[in-house]
Amino acid sequence: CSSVAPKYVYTPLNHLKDGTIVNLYGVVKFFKPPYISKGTDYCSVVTLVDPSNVKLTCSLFSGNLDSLPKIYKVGDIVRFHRIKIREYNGQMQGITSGGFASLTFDGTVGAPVVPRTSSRVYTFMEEEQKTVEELRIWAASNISISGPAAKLSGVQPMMFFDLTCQLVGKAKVDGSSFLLKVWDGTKCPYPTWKVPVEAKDLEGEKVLLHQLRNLVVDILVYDNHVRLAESLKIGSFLRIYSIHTKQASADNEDVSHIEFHLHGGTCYGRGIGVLPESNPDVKELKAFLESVDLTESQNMEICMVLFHLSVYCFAVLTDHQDLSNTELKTITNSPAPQQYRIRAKLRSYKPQKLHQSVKLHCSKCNSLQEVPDIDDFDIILHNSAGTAPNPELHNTSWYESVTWTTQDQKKREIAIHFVKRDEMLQHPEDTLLMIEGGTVKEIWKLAKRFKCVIPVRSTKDDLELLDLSAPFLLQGNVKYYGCKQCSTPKPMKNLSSIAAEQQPSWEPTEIAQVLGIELLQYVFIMKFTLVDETGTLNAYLFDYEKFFQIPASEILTSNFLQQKMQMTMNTLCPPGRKLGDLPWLECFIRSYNVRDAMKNQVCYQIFDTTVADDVV
DNA sequence: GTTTAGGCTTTG
Repeated sequence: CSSVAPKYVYTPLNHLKDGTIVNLYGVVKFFKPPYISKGTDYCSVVTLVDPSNVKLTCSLFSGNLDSLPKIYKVGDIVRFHRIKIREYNGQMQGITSGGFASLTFDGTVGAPVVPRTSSRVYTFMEEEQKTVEELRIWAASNISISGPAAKLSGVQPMMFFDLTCQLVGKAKVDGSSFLLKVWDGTKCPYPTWKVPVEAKDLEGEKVLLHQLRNLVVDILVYDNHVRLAESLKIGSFLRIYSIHTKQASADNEDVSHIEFHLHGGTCYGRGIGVLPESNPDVKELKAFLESVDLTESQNMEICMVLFHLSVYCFAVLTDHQDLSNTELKTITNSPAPQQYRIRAKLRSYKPQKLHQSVKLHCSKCNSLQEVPDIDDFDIILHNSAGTAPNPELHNTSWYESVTWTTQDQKKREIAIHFVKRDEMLQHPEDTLLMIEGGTVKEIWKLAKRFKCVIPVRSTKDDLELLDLSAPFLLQGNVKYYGCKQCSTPKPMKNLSSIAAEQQPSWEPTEIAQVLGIELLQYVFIMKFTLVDETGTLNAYLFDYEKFFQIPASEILTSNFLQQKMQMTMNTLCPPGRKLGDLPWLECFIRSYNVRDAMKNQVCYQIFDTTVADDVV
């Protein structure tokens, strides 16, 4: 007896006869992924169609899940051996018989023809390959394979869809329902419900579940799906068929959320399929999941890097064209207040050290103060480091906290609170963070990498700002201060209202406002001594940014801007020149009265004047 | 040896 492979004969679906056992090919038009039947076996119902355009629905049973056809989507192609044909309700029906075996192929034209099977031995040769390829081409124009697939990012409040995803957690809920926690790397655009379960009932990597909590959705599966769901392995890739999204709201919620249900029963192919890692959709999903930017870990990483570093190394143009020039003598002889246009020379100015011209101004109480020394900030930070971060204030609805202890001898406790938007952490360049226990150097570095940094300390029930001699906010190179007189610091949680905005811009003025801080403005204050043929006049420059085209807030931390300002002054008032050789300036001044107890004095201020770009 | 389901319109 020779061991030649038997020659199989395949019956077209329009030639099936009651009571026969046949071999056949078909394209999957509909299927129910294997589920636990009410009997002793798994069951899978598969409807096939072939170029004869006859449909055949098969009920396939097996005690062994693996020996049922591995169908993943409509359009897959199957080859059944030894399937029994019976007539039922006037139609042919296929049913497993002894020795049933199946091969399944991806139905995509051009995809490799690789059979999915549990049989160790099967015949598959050139002729079979040709049959599969022909069926693929036929199916391509005769079967609609556009299933109701969706990504979590594409779900709507009321739909049924198939989800390809990874299982990251599961939990018992009650006898008739079971919870699956899954993700596909995209974010559901609606708030999603969280099914309350006992911590001890939740299976899955806790750290991962926490990390992914904004991307994971809870799917509640019912009745006949429960037993299969229980048997699923964490980490496995699933396709869950015909998930129902439902909009609902709980009593304690202001906004409605989306619920994901896999209802009981199997109509519409409702069920759960486990996909192997070799599945092309799984390969694609895996690659995507690996690329998902977990901003949280990114933020954390940047902080770690920064902290490790610090541990281990230790002619003047004008508006107002209607005004004509006025001689200085006329101005000094006239009562205030008035506005003038003048043509004069800048004989001298104060302060000579330009950085000394920068002050902080409160527009509410009109006070001026020196910019605090950086050492003051260091002292304040040092003093507040005595207050340990309060763990009860960590991880609230609007920020995410990380803490650690520095590795140096000081063993400082550091807590960083990243403000979230819409439950999600943002990219570092958009993130506002609050820090406890940092040094000036560390805070400075953080301010360069993150949108804003606010140094805080813990109290019993909230985070609070430090002493207002310290900057209450750092953004890039700029330190923002509040007026001690006019500020009434409010709880840090007021920031959450900004965090809830569509796209928080984190403007210092807005932050200051919600925190009850009267923001101090950086200004240049200078005294210009102006002369013309008729006399001399001292005029003050009070300028935020217009005169030099340099923001006063940035000059202290920029050598480049300091040089630019020095060059401007050297052009307006070249050192070592005789008066006659100085350039003429045109600018606007206004006179005003300053009264004190003794006398009334008239002062002059430069206004609405900008040094032209071509002057420098 | 038998039963399971028999897709057909889902919803807790």
